[in-house]
Amino acid sequence: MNYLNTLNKEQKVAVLSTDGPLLILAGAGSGKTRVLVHRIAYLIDNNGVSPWNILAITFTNKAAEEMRNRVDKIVGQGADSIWVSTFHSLCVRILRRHIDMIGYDTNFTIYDTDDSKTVMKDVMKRLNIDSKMIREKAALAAISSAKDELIDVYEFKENSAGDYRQELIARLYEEYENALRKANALDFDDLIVLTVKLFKECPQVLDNYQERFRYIMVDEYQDTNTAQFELVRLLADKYRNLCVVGDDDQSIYKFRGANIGNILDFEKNYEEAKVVRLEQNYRSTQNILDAANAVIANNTERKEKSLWTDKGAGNRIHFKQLDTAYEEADYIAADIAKAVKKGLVKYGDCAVLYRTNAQSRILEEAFVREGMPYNIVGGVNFYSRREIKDVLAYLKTIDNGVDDVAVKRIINVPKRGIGQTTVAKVSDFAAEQDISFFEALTYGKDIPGIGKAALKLEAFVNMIAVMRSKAEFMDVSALIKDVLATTGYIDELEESDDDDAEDRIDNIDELISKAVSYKEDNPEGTLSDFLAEVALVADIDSVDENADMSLLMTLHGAKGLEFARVYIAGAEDGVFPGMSAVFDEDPTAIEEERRLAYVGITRAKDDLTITCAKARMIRGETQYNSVSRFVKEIPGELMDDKPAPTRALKIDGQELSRYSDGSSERDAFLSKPYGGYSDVTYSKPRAVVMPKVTPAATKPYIAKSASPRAASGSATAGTKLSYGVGDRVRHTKYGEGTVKDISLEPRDYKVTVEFDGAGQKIMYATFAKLEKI
DNA sequence: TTTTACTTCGTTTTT
DNA sequence: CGAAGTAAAA
Repeated sequence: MNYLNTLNKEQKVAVLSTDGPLLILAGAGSGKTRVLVHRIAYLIDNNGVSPWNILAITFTNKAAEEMRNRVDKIVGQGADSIWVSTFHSLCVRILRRHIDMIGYDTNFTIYDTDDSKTVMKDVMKRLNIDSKMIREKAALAAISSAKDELIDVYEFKENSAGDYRQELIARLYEEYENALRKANALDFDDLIVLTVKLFKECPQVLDNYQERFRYIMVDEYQDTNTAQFELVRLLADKYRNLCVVGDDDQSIYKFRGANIGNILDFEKNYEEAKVVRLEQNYRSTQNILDAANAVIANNTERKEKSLWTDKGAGNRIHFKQLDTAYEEADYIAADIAKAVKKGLVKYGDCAVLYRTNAQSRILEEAFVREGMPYNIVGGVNFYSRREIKDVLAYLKTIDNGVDDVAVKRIINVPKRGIGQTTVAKVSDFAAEQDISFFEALTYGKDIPGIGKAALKLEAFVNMIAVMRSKAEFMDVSALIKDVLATTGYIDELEESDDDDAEDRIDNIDELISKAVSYKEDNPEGTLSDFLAEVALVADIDSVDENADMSLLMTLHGAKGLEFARVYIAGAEDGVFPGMSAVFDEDPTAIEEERRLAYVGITRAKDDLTITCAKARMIRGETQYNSVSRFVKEIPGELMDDKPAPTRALKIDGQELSRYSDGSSERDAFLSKPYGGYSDVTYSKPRAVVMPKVTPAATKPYIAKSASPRAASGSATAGTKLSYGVGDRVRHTKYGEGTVKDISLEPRDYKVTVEFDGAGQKIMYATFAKLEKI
């Protein structure tokens, strides 16, 4: 077993503890994947376990793929019979085989969050519940957490008796379930819930899988919810060879139902469990680990542990407070550019992490300005894009005609004159006859009040019927091409004045490529399989690590990843930790955010920079936030770049902005060292009014020095624009046009131009490079 | 039926 | 500030 020599003492113990329940508490960067992979190899080589009997579960496809690759390398013979899978795809595979035993059809479709929302809207309309009484999102969130806790409609109803709002949700839950059932569709939660249900109702099926999966490993165990816990418990119940790996300090998915108790109480649930702690970190420098340890030490509910490394202290942690979020983004982009120029790192070694996706835009703009290669992870998933969802909806309609959401989505896309009134009539008819929407369509002129729309319905039904017959022998990519050709989808896009038409067409091409490579990887894969796979793809899964691009993503998205150089942006109370946590009376809310900080800090291998801004626009309002409490929890001696003394944001002796109530509290606030840095108290930022800066003269328009940066001490004078409202200008891409409006943004002029060819565009003067004609 | 102009509303985090 | 939803016009 020469590969055991590469492991440290604790790692070895973990690998050698092959039988019975095992909890591996693996601190960040402690080589847990390594341990898991070696453990699998050891089970096979040493204990003679058949690869067939091993199951490894992860949360993301990316993690599964990485483990798969590493297992393949070390195991060799028979590696492909090991199941390495995410929770969700594991369940899909099981359900596709057996879901008919609990009354579903095996070609079920999977609804994503968007689809669920559509269903919920429909349900609320049918039940005459106004969205003001309860938002769809809130109802869905409540239902989702119920499912995470394995609470079915019946139990939910019992629990809600007497509480008006809960009773309301109970009714929605019931109808939502009915709608999904009718559509032969499962949502994400159902995949887990129904697998558990299947196992409980069909002991012989469970037994079958228990025999199959004699050795089970679960990664990121701290993120499991009750349903997932139960699933694992059932599977492992017979042989009890369950190895879970996790770090309670990295539990950051409470909002998704993750139950930190699963890992904290593992030894209670499995009394014979062995526990191994991995505390030696192979990723980061000691300074970074000290910072992470210091921050997380402020949490109460945790298993005590402390990361250490034999790497040196390394660089100090950099901290920088900028005046505005705009400057913060600028600073980060420029700092990366500088480091790359110096030859310290490549772009691909750098990541910028933030709390909310909303922060990505401003950072992206900075990267564009600097002309740096970057990739944003998260935000809109590829498969959530409109054009992709449209095409997929065609495939779903072909595959599973009772999927009402899919059919309704594409019945008038591209436009074929079937409007909402017609759709409503068909819907009513379907409800009355208790048939699916698509089946109702086939009734054509028998639908009351349908009029001459019947012909259009008939044409649509025929088109789908033809596609269905083609689906029998075509593979997915050919089918997509056929859909595009017969519907004229691409043509409509090309003719539309949609600015993103080109991108959309590119995306569709991308989808076709994915279908082709799916076929290569899964020659036996059906259309249902393809659609299921596609539904379970997360954004992080498609990140190309070999491309030399800096990554921009949320702190959540960064879990499990590492980068030589990490930036944490927006380290402000109110942003990170977020508002809702700051004002939550439950202290565990802040603890969850703190774990997120811990995750963020421990992503960095060599160099960590934390930044924040004094002023930031959120929802069109400027907020003044103090430095994040988490930054204050990092011992000062670990940091350099102490923030410069705060200057008030003033222009020509005049305040740029003030509180709406006219108080000068902000002055006091800003004059504290580090903008409130030393002060622990926090008050809810108040709305402030930015005075409108209206250009006094139009032509020629010469700006006054008014940008916050210019005002805050640097020497840059105001920018001059060579044109004004009404002038004719030329743009490199859009050609000639007339300036309609100019307004002053915090840092730049926003110019509205009516282009002769391209229509009206709004752009920033600095990078539009407009030329007066 | 479809396009447009206006109002409202909201932010964590995601498989 | 945007997106998304609603009301009115074409």
